[in-house]
Amino acid sequence: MKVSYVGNDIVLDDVKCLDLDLTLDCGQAFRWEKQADSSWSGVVKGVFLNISKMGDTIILKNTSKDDFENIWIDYFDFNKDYVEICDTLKQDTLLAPTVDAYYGIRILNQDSWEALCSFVISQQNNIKRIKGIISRLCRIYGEEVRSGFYSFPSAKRLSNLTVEDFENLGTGYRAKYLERLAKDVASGVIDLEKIKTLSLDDARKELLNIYGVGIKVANCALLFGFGFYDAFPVDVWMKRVMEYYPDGLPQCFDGIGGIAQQYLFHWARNHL
DNA sequence: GTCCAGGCATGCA
DNA sequence: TGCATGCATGGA
Repeated sequence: MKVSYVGNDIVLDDVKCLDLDLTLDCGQAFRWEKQADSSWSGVVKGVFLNISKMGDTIILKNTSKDDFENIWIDYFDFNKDYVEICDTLKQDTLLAPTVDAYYGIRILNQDSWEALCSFVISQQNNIKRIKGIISRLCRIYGEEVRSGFYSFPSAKRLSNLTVEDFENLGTGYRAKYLERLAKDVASGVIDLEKIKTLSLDDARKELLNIYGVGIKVANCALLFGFGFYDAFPVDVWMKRVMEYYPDGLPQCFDGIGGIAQQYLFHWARNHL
């Protein structure tokens, strides 16, 4: 990958295995918005970005070298060799055609607080409605960092909300989970940074102690917000996929099961 | 009207 | 330990 700084834009040449449409709209992140020109706009860690792709060239608009190095390289995982990862996953003959069909899905390294909060909201819910709830949450309690684009509100900000405030966002029975989660993260009772330093099993145990977090939400948070590529979330769609793996997951998934999972999840939602 | 969605807490055996 | 049940909401 070659990086060029052109005015306030950053141009990345020779980026392999990154499909923005698939990656930004496959149910792992809920806040990216596709623009009329087919580019994508969003806010991560309070910073706005517009990103587009032409061939193997990625263009990040109106950003800076600092933000690129501090946020976007990690978020889009530009330094990870997804070509090699996909080649490894394709050793599984069942997954191989799915990797080809949806080539370019990456796991985004999201902010851990946003990911945890988002996947508590996601439980027993559909993606369209999850997006609506999170959009309202950010519009009302986030900060407008650009016209029409808002930051994800901090735990500290949300720790002032009541259960009723969360219910008014349409979160339903999850409101009580969110109310306690915000207070516990804000107070430090839950330490998300510390969880990142633990082993996968220990990190999962910590998350499972949280009110409203079960095995599915924990694994989603670990995969999408805590950098655990081997976390393997199983929801109603993945339960259907697992019938194709009666003998367990193949060895080539080791260490990157979460990435395989995202291809399978996408396939299931489109075919089952 | 019924069913379902990136499930979980709770009570009970 | 495993299983049944209730839970909010809105789209299909």
